[in-house]
Amino acid sequence: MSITGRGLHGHVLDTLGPEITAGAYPPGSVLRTDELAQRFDVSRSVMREAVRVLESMHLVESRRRVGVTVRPACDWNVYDPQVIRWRLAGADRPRQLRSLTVLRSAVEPVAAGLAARNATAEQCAELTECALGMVANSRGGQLEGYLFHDVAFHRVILTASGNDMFARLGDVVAEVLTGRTHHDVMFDDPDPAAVTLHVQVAEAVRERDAARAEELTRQITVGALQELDILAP
Amino acid sequence: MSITGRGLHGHVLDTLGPEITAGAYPPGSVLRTDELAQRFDVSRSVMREAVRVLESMHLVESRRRVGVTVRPACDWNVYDPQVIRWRLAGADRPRQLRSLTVLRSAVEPVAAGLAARNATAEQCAELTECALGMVANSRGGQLEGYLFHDVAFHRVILTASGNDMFARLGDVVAEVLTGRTHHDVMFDDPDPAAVTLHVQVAEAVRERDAARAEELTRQITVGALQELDILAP
DNA sequence: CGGAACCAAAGGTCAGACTTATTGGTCACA
DNA sequence: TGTGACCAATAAGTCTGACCTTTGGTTCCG
Repeated sequence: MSITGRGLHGHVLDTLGPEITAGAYPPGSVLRTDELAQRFDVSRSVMREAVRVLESMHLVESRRRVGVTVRPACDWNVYDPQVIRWRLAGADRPRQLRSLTVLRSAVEPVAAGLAARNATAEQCAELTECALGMVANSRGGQLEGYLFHDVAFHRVILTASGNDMFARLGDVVAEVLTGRTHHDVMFDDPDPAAVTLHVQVAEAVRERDAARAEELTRQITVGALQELDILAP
Repeated sequence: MSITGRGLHGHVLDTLGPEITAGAYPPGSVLRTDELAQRFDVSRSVMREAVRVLESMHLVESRRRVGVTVRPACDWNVYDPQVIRWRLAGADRPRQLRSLTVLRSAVEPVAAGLAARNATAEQCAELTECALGMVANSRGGQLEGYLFHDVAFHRVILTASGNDMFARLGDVVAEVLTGRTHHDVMFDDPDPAAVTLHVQVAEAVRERDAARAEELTRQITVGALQELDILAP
C-alpha cells in the first residue's frame, strides 16, 4: 500500500504519521528523539531520518534544546499524497473527503476545458475507451470494474490538460473515487446520469469543444458534491 | 528565505534540490550517497537525511545496490512549497508560473464563492481593509505596498473559504503575485480594472453573494491569465 | 528587581564497523 | 546453445558511541 514500507524509518512513519495527522498530539506537543527511538526500538539515526521526513511535510518542527514539536494542522503539507493517505485513514476521513471533493469541483472542469484544447489523438481514444468501460460496468453491481475505468478517465483528463499541477492531482482523485466506492456513499449501481456525462465529456474533448467539456465536467462534480451533501444553492 | 536553512542537511538540500528540479540530472540518473557526502563535505548521516527528504518529495528514489536514482518530473510532489520555490528559482520559471496561474484560475473563483458563504465578520473586515489598501497603493508606483495588500487579500479569501486544501494555496498565490511584481510582467501601476474587481469581491463576500463573488474573482483570474498570454477564447 | 553568567538538556554531527538486499556475472548442467 | 542456480561485489541500511552546538532555564550578584 504505502511506499514508505521500505526500510525501518518507513515503518516508523507508518505509525507516527497517522498518529500526528489524526491529532493524537495537540499542536505544540513535544516529542523527544531518544524516546521515540526507544519506543519504536530503532537507532537514533533511523529515528532522525523519520523526523526529517515529518519535518519536510511540515507536520513537526525540530529545534535544539526543545525537541520535536508538533505543528498545527494549518501548517501541514496537505497536498503531500502521503499526508492525504494518512488523513484519509484517520478519524476525520469524511471531512478530508469533503475537502478533496471541493478541490475536485474547482479543478476538474478547468482541466477538462484545457484537455479539449490540448489532448492528443491517443488521449482522446483513451478517454473514449474509459467512458465505454464505465458504460459496460454501470449495471449489475460491477463496482470494481466501474471504479477502474472511472479513475482512468479522470486521470486522462487531468494529464491531457497539459498542466503538471493538474496532472499531479490524478492520485488525489483516485483516492477520492476509491474511497467513495469502498467505504462511503455508493449505491448498488452508479448514477446513469453520471455515466452519460462521462461519455459526453469524452465526446466534447474529441470534438475540441472546450466550453462544453468544462460545463459537462462541472455537472459531474456537482453530482459528486451532492453525494456528500455539500449543497450549492 | 528558505526554511531548510537550518542544519547542514538543509544546506545540502538548498543546492541539490534546485539542481534536480532544474533537470541537471536526467531521469534515471544515479547518485551515490558516499559521493554526495564527499561532494558536500558532510557525513553520511547528514547526507542520508537529505536524501530521505528528497525521497519524500518524490524527487529521487533510493534503492539498495543501485543508489539514489532521480525520478522523472511527472512523479515530483509539485505541490510541496519547497519544490515550488526551487522550480520558480530555476530556468523554467515562466512555465511554472503559468502552471500556477492556471491553478489559481481554477481554485480562486470557487474559493471566493465559498468565502462568501463561510467568511466570519472579522474576515469580511480584513478583506475590505485589504481592498482599500490596494486602492490606496494603486497609483504612483507603490508596487510593494500594492503587492502586500494583494497577497493578503487572496490569502484571506482562500482561508475564509473554510477548505483546508484551498487555504494551503495561500503561499502559492503569494509566490505567484510576488514573482509577477518582482520579475515578470508588471507595468508601472496595476490595472485599475483589477483594483476595482477586488473591491467588488470584498463587497460581494460581505453581502454573502456567492455567485457574484465567484464571477468577479473569475474575472480577476482571467486578467492574470491574459497577463501571461494564456488565452481563453 | 534586573541582568549577566552558568549549566544542563536535547538535537546536530561525525566516524567507523557491521548487516542486508540486490544485481550481474559465472559456471555447471540439460 | 540456452537456462538455471549459485556466488561475489556493491551500495544502501543500521547501529553504536563519542563529541559538538545551541538554547532555555536557573542562579547569583549588583
